[in-house]
Amino acid sequence: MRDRADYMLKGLSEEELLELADLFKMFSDSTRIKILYDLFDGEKNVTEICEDIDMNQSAVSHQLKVLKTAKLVRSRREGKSIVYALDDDHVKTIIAMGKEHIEE
Amino acid sequence: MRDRADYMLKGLSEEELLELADLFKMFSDSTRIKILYDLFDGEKNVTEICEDIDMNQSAVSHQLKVLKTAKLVRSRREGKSIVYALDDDHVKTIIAMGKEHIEE
DNA sequence: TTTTCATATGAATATATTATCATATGTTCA
DNA sequence: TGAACATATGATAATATATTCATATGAAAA
Repeated sequence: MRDRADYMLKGLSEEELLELADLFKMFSDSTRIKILYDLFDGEKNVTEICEDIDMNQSAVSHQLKVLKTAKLVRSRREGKSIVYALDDDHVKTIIAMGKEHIEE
Repeated sequence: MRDRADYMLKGLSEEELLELADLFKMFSDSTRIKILYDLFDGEKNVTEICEDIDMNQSAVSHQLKVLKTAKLVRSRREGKSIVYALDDDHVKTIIAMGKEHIEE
């Protein structure tokens, strides 16, 4: 076994690689990626998201919480509903990268 | 529920989103991302990879198979050993995107 | 202030994923 | 040919993850 320094040589520590894996995990579930992609249009409330991606409210709420914990979306109350939006400029870039990949 | 066309409006079909999720899944596991990152250096055989990332041979072989099925790595025999290499130009780009993200 | 609407949450279940162990396969070299 | 080496693979067990169901919470409107 080599040590931690090996990772550093190329610029990423082991810890950072784990962080990266966690980031990509956010995009690796079909419900979550649909939610993120749905929010490309701009802010939407939970009901709208559910309709757009055809998933039930509870499942969507659970995943929104996961995405929020990962700081990829933010939310605010607006009257009776809660509106969500992308909270990270990289989301679109990362999905775009993946898009380029699968389109070849 | 809306239909498939909604996804198309923004350029990705539901099917493509599922493909994307599968792609990101490859980067979402710590063992796999370590393997991919290890291969940034160039070709390596299985034993070297195991040493570099400190995982046992069987686990590494299993994940190499997953990565190969996803066409992210390729392999060839070289004497007694099998050498693996990145098989996709996008791997580095995608990881680089993620890197930018976590570095902020 | 009670009812209704919108969302969140906990628990349970179902499913997927990963690592490990034992062993098989295939190659080289004595 | 057989021993040693390198890798792959199948089965199992451990763990993680997602969905569903029931219900709680909180805001608005009657």
